[in-house]
Amino acid sequence: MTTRVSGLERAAMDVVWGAAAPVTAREVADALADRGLAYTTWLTVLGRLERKGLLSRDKVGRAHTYVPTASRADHVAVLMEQALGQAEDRAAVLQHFVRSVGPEDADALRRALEGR
Amino acid sequence: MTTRVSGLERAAMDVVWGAAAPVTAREVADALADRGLAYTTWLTVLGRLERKGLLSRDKVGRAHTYVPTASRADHVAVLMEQALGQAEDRAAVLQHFVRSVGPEDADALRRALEGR
DNA sequence: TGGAAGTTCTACGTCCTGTAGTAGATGCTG
DNA sequence: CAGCATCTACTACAGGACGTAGAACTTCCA
Repeated sequence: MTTRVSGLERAAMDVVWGAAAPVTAREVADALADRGLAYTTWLTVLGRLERKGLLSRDKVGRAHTYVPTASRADHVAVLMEQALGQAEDRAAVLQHFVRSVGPEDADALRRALEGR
Repeated sequence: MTTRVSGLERAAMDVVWGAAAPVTAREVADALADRGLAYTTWLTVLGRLERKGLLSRDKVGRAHTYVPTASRADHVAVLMEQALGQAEDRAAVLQHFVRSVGPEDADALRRALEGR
C-alpha cells in the first residue's frame, strides 16, 4: 500500500503539519493563497488526503477541522522504509545512504542508534 | 526531479539489476514470462525506463542491450534521500527511522557510520 | 429570514501506466 | 539473393491519479 502524495497534497499536508492545532480548509486555502487556487480546490485536496488516510477530520460547527494521522517525521520515516524495502541487499543500500548524507545527518543517525 | 518507477518498470529493473551482463529485451521478456505479457510490452517498458534515465542501451547487432545507469543500492539510497529531503526536521525523521528498522539494519547502519 | 460560509458532487483535461498491434529494418540461412 | 525470423519504432487506447473548479445544497448568525 504505497500511498502516493501528489504535489498539491504535499503542500496541504505541510500546512497541516506546520500548525499546532487542527486546521480548517479555509486556513489551508489562506496559507496557500499565493498559489491562486480556488477554495474548493483545497477542499478537494483535503478530501483526497482524508481518503488516503493521511488526514482525519472532525466537524466543528459548520466547518471541519483536519488533523494529520501521523507526524511528518513518522510519515517520512515510513517513506524511507518503503524505499529501503525495495532492495535485496539492505545493508548495501544503507551503506550508500550513509555515505551520501551530510555530517549532521550522520550525527543524528549516531545519536539515534545510541538510544538502541 | 522525482523520477517515478511504476510496477512493470520495477519488475524490469529487477531483471536488469539481477543480471551480471547487459540484458536484451528478449531476456527481460523471458525472465518475466510468467506475467503473460507481450514482448512489445516489455519493449515499451524498457524504452520508458531509458527515457527516465534509469537504463542506457547499446546496439549490438540487430538488438539492443540494456544496462542500469545506477546500481540498485544506489537507486534505493537516492529514493531514501529524496524522502528524507521532504522533512523539515531531518534529525527527527532519522530518529523515527532508526527506531523502526530491525536490529540487522541497525547494525548495518553502525558499520556504515564507522567508515566515517 | 436572508445572507455568508461551508460542504458535497460532479466534471474535465492531462499525464502516467498497462498493454499491445502494425509496419518497417535487418541479419541469418539455404 | 530471397525469405524468414527478429528486432525496433511508432502509435494507440483505456483507466486511474492529479490539478482545478463550478453548481447546488446545508447551516449558522445577525
